Parts: sequence; structure tokens; C-alpha cells
Amino acid sequence: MKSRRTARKSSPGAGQKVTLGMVATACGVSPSTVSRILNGTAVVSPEKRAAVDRAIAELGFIPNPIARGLAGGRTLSIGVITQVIDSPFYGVALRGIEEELIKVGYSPLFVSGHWNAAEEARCIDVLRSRHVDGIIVLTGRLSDEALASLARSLPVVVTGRRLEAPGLYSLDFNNFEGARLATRHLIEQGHRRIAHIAGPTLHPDAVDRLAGYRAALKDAGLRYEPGLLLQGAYHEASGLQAVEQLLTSGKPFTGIFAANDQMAFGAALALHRHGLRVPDDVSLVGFDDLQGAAHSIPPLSTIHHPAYEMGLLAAGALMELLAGRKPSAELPEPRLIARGSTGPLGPG
Amino acid sequence: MKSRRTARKSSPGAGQKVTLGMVATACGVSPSTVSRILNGTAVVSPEKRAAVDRAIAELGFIPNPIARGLAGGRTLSIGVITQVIDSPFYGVALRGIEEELIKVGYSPLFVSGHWNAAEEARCIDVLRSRHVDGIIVLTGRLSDEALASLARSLPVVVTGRRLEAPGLYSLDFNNFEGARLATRHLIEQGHRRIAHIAGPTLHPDAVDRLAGYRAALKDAGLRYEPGLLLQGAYHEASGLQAVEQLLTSGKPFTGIFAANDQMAFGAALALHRHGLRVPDDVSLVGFDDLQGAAHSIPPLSTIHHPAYEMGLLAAGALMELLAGRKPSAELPEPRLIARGSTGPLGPG
DNA sequence: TTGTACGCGTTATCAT
DNA sequence: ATGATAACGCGTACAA
Repeated sequence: MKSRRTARKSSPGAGQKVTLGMVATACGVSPSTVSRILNGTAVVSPEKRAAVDRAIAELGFIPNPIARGLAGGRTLSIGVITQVIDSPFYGVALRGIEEELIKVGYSPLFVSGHWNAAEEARCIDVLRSRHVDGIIVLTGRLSDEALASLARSLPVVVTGRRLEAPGLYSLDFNNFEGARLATRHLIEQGHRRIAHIAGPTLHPDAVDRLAGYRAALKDAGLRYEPGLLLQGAYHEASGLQAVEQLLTSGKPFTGIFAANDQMAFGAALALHRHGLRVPDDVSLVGFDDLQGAAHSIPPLSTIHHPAYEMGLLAAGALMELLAGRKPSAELPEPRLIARGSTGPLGPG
Repeated sequence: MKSRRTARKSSPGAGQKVTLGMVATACGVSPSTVSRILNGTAVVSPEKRAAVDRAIAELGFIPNPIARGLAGGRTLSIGVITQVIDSPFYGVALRGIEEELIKVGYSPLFVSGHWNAAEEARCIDVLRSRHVDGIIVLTGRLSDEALASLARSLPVVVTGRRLEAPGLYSLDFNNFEGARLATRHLIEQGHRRIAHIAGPTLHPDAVDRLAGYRAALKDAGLRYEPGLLLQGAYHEASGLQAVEQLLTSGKPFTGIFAANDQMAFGAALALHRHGLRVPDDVSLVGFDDLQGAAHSIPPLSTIHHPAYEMGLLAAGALMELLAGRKPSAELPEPRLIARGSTGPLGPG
């Protein structure tokens, strides 16, 4: 008696739930066959396949991800570990991930690690308990070992670092080159005394950006001056404070390279408060090319970070991993976006 | 033979998976008892409860949300329909939702509707197929009827509109009052010719803000002038364009109230391009109090929108709904944040 | 109060 | 190539 399943369908208030079993009985085949067709697990006769495909369309059958997950199969969901869900920078990457994933029928599961290894570990537990098919980690504080270990049981794509491990693909941006570009831009405008507001030393990208700054100085035969190096924390307030500190120190400078746009905004505000005009008195370059950079006053010259593409590529790479292939995606090279916050060194 | 389950546990490579059945056998009770204790479904003897609780802790048992969902129970996940995952405004609300949900053991499932009713409907399908326990809708374009209908099968909390329906709770912000506050602030500074850059008429909040603007004008005995009303689209470029248009029209004005901060930023840039200083020549007020508002140049006077609290409250209200109680949360009243972009009308 | 047995919708492993 | 059957881990009537 296979009428048991169908009986449920016609029960009042059953709503629109169409199950795999229902399409099976609808076209007189076994559930296994339907499953096979859905997953391409085995070869089935063209006639049956056609009949089933039609039934699926007609009944509007949608596979139940929950049941799939339970049965040990795929859940069609991907865990995404971000740091803060409302980060102006990572937000764009999330959008890229979401778009690419949806296109291929997957759903992202966003969780926030808050720049905290312990919390990220908890995030991983959550994701595992939800049986995600793979995980994308946006930078974060997890150790390389932890990531490699995770990758042994689940395909993993990580951004913000370069790391080789089985089952893992890393997607890194050339922060060093970007910083060099930013600094060189200032140098080319005639600036010689260029300050740098660095990001937290715990962030590898901040370290790379600092290195790029120093490399550009060196390339141009300029001396690196510790007094022109300020420590920031990647947020506006720290950029503001850094400039206050710089101004207080009395060290002369005509250009500032901030390790990210948020600190550049803070820096601009500090300069404004002190009556210093950008770019007439001080030229300013940021890094990331946030959405707001184009509309700040003046519009911020910066290094474009392809966060959106990064999301797209990360998701794509994970799909490759899932398919058993080796991803080969690479991020585009950094690009300088020259806007109004930088200009030639004036006669002053 | 109950050894079947336990046998699987000791199988090589089984990893750390601890199941409900395992804790059951571990303390010599039936799985149902454990389940009951977990869900508080029925009363169990204190001894058993203690034993089970201890076993759960010792084995580190974590209920499998997938299995729970399949069995028809709760999945401990809440669907959140936002519009764009990287919106500077809604992002903050998402953070609030996430925080509150995590605190009580739930996980958010974010999906983006892109201001499109059809896409939002698809989002709902995805969320339902994933058996979420409830749904939070951040504004969006779904009709009130669609929402009410959804609420018949699932608890729903919706923000950005006022709507009464069984199983549904709405959390609305007083946009009208906020806009009135913003406009009045300008008026109190002596401004008489105040332009308004409105948001898309499809957004109810934009309509309310426009109404608030007109109400404030009326309160002060000021005439509403159609020529000072510009149509924007809630993004920077539209704010910029609106001011360009205003300037071209030649209509005199000394104050601008933009319906959101993003348009205010664009407006500020347009003024800057034309050599008009803020607030010396033109005072500018925004709406929302985005993260960047405090660090723009000059810092933007604006109406604080409690987006974070809104997220917190929305999640809390959904928990109430889930518990069968009637939520009563209300959003705080709008608050004016006076910063540098507004000042008394000069002698000019 | 507690245990048994079944079902949730799908995949995987055997048979055939 | 296809079908029957047994999991997957849990909730829940129903029975005891």
C-alpha cells in the first residue's frame, strides 16, 4: 500500500507540502529513483527521468533541506563566519557571497565571530550542528592550524590570509602592494613627510599595509620616520585620535596614508577641527574604498578593495571544493582610486 | 536490543557526535524521557532529571537542530528578511537581532529581498523549507495581507509599519515625529526657507517623514513651498543630485532636511562643490544617525533611529510570540542629535 | 511518571 | 536500471 503517503496530501489543511515520495507515486516510480534523478547519483532511463522531471515541475516539488541534512546528505547551506554583521567593509563581501550562493541554489548562514577566536570556535560548532556543507571564513582570529583542522572534515575557504591545506582554499588580497600604491601616490604628488595610521597589529592585513608603506618610502629613497607612524584600531575614532596625537607632537607632515577608510574619515575630521584643509594643507589616502568614500568631503582617494568580488570568488571556490575540483580563483590586483583628498604639494 | 545505538558510537571515526539516544542509554532511561526533559514537555522525577542533566553535561550533548526540525519540533532558528545585507542602516538592526537571538539559543537566518516583493516571497519559501520557527521582516515590500497570511502559520514580527493581525507583532518608529523634530530644529535656528529631500514614495517611512516636515512648517506658520521639495532615492547620489537641482532652480534656501543620512551626505558634497559651507551658508539635517554621521565633515546633525534596539526588540518580541505571550515592546521616541552641520541663520 | 513505536523527508545500501 | 529497506536524530501520540 503506497497510498499512505498520498493520503496525507489530500488531508485538509495540509497546505502545499509536496514531498519526494509524492512525486514518486505520482509517476509510478520509487522514491529512490526520484532521489537519484535529483542528485544525479546514478543513471536512469530517459523516459523515467522525463516523467519525474515533469511531475516535479507540475507538483511544484521543492526538496526539503532539513530532511536532506538528516539523511546525511547535503543541506545546501554554507556557513559564513564574519566578524561583525554590520561592518561596512565585510558587508559588501557578504553580499557577494549571498548572490553567488543563491545563484547555485545554496543558502548562506551568517554568524559573527567578533574578532574573537573563542567566539569563532563557537560559531563553528553552531555551523556544524546545522550540518552546513562548507564554511567560508572572512579573515578572523582563528589560527591557521584550527582552520586546517576544520578543513579536514569540511571544505573551507578563508580570506585575508594565504594558507595551504587539504580541503582548504585561501583567497588573499595584495595588501602590501595596495599600501605601496597608496604611499607612492602621495610621493608622486611631491609629498615627502608622509604619516601612516596603521591598523591593529593583530590583523595580518594591517601589518602588510604598514610594510607596503615602508617599501614605498624606501623605493623613493625616503627615510622612514617612527614619529610619523601612528597606531590606530581600524575605526574612525582611532583615526581621529591618531591625527590629534600627530598634531600635538609637532612633527611636520603633508600627507597621511590611513590603513583603512574608516580611520581616514576620522583623520579628515581631526584635520578639519584644526582648520587644516584637505588636500590643500594635507593630502589623505585611505584603503578599502568603502561605499561612503566617494561621497565624503572631500571625496577620499583610496585603494579599491574588491570585497564584493572577493565574496563572489570565495563562494565560487567553495563550490569548486564541493565538486571535488581545485579552485584557482585569484583576487584582482589593488587599484588606486584618486579622488579629491589628495593633491600636489603646495608651495607651503 | 538497545545496543544498536551505542554500537555506532564506538565505531571508528565516529567523531564527537553525541546523540539524545546516547545520553538516554548512558543513564538508563528512554530517549523520550530525555526529550521531555529537554523540552519541558512533561514532568519527570527529580532524580531522573538530575541524572540526565548530568549525563548531558558530561557527554557534552548538543541537540541536533536538523533532526529537531524534521521531527516537526523547533529548529531554534529564526528567518530574517532584510533588503540588502550590507545596508548601513539595516545592518545595525541585524546586529541587534543576532545578539538577542544568540543570547536565548536561537540562530538567525538572513535572507535579502532587495526591495522586491517577488524576491521576498521567494525568501519566505526558503525560510519555510528550512523550518524556521519564526520570521522577522525588516520593512520590505510585502503587502500587509501577505504578512498577515504568513503570520497564520508562523509567528511574525515586522518593522517599519503598523499592522494588527493574529500571530503578528509590528514595531514601528515614529518617523513623523522624527521629521518634525528635524525640521523644527532648523526653524529654531532661525531658518525659514527649508528644503526637503524626500525618500522614495514607495517607502512608508519616507512618506511619514515628508508629512513631519510639512507639519513642522505649519506649526511654525511657515508656508510649504513645492519648489523646495526634492525627490530623492535614499542614496547619496540622489541627495547630491537633488541639491544640484535646487541650486539650478535658483530658489533661495538656508536649510535642508534630508530624509536620510545617506542623502544628507550627498547633499553636503553638492554644497561643497558649489563652494557653499555647512553650516555657515546652509544648515543640514539628516535622519537615521548612521555610524558615519558622527565623523562626516562637518559631523551631521540628525535624528537618531534606534536601529540596534529595534533589532533587539524585534527578536525579543518574536520570542514572546513563540512563548504564546503578547509582546508589548515599543521603540523609543525619536531624538535629535545636534552636531556641526546645523547652526543659527547668519546675517546673510 | 515512563517507555514503545512510529513518523518527519531524504539518502544510502543492499538486493534484484 | 530500479526498488525495497534501513537509517539519520528527535518529538510525540499512545500505551503501560
